[in-house]
Amino acid sequence: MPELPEVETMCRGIRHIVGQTIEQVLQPPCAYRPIRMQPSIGRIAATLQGLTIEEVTRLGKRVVLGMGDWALILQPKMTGLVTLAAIPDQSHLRLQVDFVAHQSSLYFWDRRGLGTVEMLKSGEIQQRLIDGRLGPDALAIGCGEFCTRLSRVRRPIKVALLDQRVLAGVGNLYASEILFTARIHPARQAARLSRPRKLRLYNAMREILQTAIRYEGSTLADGTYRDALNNPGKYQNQHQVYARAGSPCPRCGQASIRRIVQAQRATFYCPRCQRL
DNA sequence: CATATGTCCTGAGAGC
DNA sequence: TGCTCTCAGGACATAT
Repeated sequence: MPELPEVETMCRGIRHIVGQTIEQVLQPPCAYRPIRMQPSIGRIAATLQGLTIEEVTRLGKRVVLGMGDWALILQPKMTGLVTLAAIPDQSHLRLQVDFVAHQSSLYFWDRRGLGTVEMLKSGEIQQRLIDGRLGPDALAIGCGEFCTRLSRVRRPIKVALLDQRVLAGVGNLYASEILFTARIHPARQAARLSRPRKLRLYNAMREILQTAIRYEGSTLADGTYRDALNNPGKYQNQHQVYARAGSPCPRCGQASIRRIVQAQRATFYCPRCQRL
């Protein structure tokens, strides 16, 4: 579930490690199938030992640890956490990075194990992750570029927002919230949105994502998401439609929130406020 | 090229 | 109580 606001919160929470030097990288014993790691843990450990963290950045929904020539890219996907303390349970710990002089350790924990770890030469990030794969970041893209990109997608707007090649960072939860705020029906074709609707959508996207970052992300009922210090997010209390099917619409109070499925994912919206 | 579908994975919750 | 089934969805591979 970690989307842009949760990953941004993780990045901010672990930024203390900038300047710290890696003593060792290890794959702790894990009861489950190992997560995808590229290259092998052995090569990663041998390469990164002794390097110093120079920056922690976010690339869409990925955490990037920059160490000069090399970068370690952590992709939490559904249940992954990047944290400095208080692992929820040892059995799902997937990667551990220890820093010299016991300053601290960084943990990549992932219950479902869909997350991935990738080590790349810094110069390869552009080619391997951005060219043809990741669109501009949802908080960096300008309004004109946003409109242009949407106008090339004939799929429903909800599906377009989820496509990381169109723009990076928006996931299933925030897509529904953004469309609700913008008062746009999720099934409307992206390319056919009117100019005023595109502007409303762009502004709603920025507002929702920035507010969610301020609230440090969303921790859903399963309690999985935690920040780097094991605190839950607070934005779940602000959700207007996500996972609220059957509840009265918080805006109009007349209709009930409806749940539909688009591209195998749940979408929530108000049929009265968001007309097709 | 754009779009659609299958796959990975574990745990929570529903239903019997 | 304890079993089986379904669902949650991010990103990529593969197919149309």
